[in-house]
Amino acid sequence: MIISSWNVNSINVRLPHVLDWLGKVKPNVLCLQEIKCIDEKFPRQAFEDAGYHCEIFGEKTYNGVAIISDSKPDSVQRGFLGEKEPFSRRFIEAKFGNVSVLDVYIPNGQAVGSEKFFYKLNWLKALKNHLMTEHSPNDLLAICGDYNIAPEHRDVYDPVEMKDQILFSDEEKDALKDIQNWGLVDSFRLFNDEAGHYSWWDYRMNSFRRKMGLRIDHIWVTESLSKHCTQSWIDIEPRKLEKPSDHAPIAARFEF
DNA sequence: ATGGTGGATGGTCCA
Repeated sequence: MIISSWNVNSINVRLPHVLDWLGKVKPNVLCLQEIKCIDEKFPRQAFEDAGYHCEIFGEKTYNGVAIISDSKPDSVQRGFLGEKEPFSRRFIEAKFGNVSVLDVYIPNGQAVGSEKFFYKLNWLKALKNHLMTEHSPNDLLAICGDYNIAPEHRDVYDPVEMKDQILFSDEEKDALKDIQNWGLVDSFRLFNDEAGHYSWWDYRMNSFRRKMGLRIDHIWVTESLSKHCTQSWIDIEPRKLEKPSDHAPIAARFEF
């Protein structure tokens, strides 16, 4: 089973890249973030023609998540329980057999100390609360998505320049560590200890060509699911195409 | 030097 994730920065602009990638990698599940459209404008038919099922939680202009899968999930939850409108659509979860797949688009946070920064920290608390109330660390569970946090020094191109900056501040990393301590492991780090592997590069300043990136997209899994994980990787090829997303897709393979 | 690029939108907001 391959579970994957991609912040596409508009599903309608990125549709050709996503369909091409699905055909090449053939993941069983693809979690999308930043689809940037309401459910009615999601290109559902194109995915169904490719043999995939769509569970969409979109909104106009901003955010929006969706779970694409080769089999219909047994259950789906949109947003956190008890969350009241208006809220940004950044969370959708689907269960496939006994495997729970959580698709997250963690807020960017704009700048350390800003209003959006505290919104981000609060959102992380809500995610932790969701795990504590709706799941057990013994579940077969994966959290896939754009975390908008680089967990360690080796995940950023320049730890000195990034120190105390958004996406790498101690407060963000501590909040994420708190979630990790619930019982999660970073699937990518099960197989690769090297620095210099990134999943996002700013569109500006030729960041991709200059290898100035961050590893902020992740598939974190519970201990029990990690025992089935045989591969976890970042596919930077789509980032090289014309009109790319600023994020690369990531994927992990599980054998049961 | 607070720049720059891209997406949705239709003037700016967001990343």
